[in-house]
Amino acid sequence: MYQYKYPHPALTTDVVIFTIRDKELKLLLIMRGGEPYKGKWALPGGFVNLDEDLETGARRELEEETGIQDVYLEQLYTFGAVGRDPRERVITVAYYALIPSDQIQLRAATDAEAVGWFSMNELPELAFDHKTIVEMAHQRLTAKLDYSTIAFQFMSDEFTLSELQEVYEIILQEDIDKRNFRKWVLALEQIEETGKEKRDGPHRPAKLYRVINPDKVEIIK
Amino acid sequence: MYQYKYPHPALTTDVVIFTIRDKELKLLLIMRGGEPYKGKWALPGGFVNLDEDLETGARRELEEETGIQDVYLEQLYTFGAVGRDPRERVITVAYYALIPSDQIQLRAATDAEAVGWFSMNELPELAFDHKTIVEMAHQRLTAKLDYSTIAFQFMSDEFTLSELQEVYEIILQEDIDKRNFRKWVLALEQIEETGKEKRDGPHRPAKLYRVINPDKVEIIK
DNA sequence: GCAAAAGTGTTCCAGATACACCCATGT
DNA sequence: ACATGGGTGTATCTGGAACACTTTTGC
Repeated sequence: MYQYKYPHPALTTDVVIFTIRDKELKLLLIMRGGEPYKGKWALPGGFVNLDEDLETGARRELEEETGIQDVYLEQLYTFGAVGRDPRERVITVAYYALIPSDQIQLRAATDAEAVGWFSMNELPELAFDHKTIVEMAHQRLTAKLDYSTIAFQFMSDEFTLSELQEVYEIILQEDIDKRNFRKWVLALEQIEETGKEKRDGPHRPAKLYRVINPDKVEIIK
Repeated sequence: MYQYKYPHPALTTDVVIFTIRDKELKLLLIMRGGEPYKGKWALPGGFVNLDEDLETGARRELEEETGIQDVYLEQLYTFGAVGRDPRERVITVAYYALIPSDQIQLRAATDAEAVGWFSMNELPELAFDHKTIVEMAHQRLTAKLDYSTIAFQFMSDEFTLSELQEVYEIILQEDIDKRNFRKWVLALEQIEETGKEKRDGPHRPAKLYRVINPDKVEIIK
């Protein structure tokens, strides 16, 4: 038992994990194995240890529940409405993460908990206030496309310009002109040719590019 | 005494309060009356009651400690590094607030605690990690000038275009062309003439304007 | 009449948009 | 040879930046 002179809330992190797959923006959810909301889908996350930082806790939970590591993680917002958890007062610091479409190496479902990717267009009912969290993360992601290089976080080590353009088209839900997109993205000077090519069909091979500074999301104007 | 099966952190809110005064961006600080950091300047804020929402708690603490009410308040970031408070693990949800330069009606210093406005250029040493919080709030404010109408929150009910321009110049620390500024701000269609004029010296009177929707910060492109 | 801040238009430049054809390959 | 996606340039539009003089008032 832990005792305090004043009441303390519980503290959790939740992580909204996006990827691009099957030409759709997808979200990773976990089916809850226990009460409350047993059998409902929820964001991965859990209680923060008191000897670890918030982001450390978020990364640990993410790794434990999904096997995902080394991702771009950004704090989204802190949700702490009274009553958002029926058991006790729980404050959750929400993060969001983007992972490359091919880096999907999900941990085998550990303790009979199901894990699944869901299209943003057909989300199931979610536990707690996770719908609100997901909506805010989605909005943030969309907004950041316009003024940062955040979308590069969806790319593998090497990618073609068409693949990159497709990511933008999927998130923004609109077609982009190929020549204008290439002019724009190359002018950012954030990606460079690898010198290699990708051949995957009866057509001209595509040049492969890499992100020059993959660990940093640049703010662009 | 409050008992929990698992360890819980303490939860506070801190508020970064900006205003414009004497042609400078100013910050409201409170001198700490108790340990730790006794005698150091710190952000207003305090512990969140478990039956109140986070923003409600922030507003309550702000009102109690400074008398300031009805301000634009926005969640900034949540700080929770291990060891940021020497007593126990404390998570703080930081907010920032902007108040009109004339609405400064500070509560008389209640319990021997001093309250003061400080220029952003000459901040004293701050308690805890409050310097980091202030820096992030300042950065956020500056960034938001570019793509939102957040600066209107600094204005009184009625103001002149020169006064509004001065606010931008103070925050951005650069001169702005008068004609371009007026063209830009009027094109936003977020302010309107009141029909009244302000006369305050040996020169042509200035038209007074008001914000059309003062409670909403618009995102602009 | 003079000092002081308010108010007002046009030109220029850069970055975004619209738009269509040739290239390299696998089968 | 043909089907498929990769790759490229120019003209136009639009919003931002630069820039100087007249107006109205108080003293």
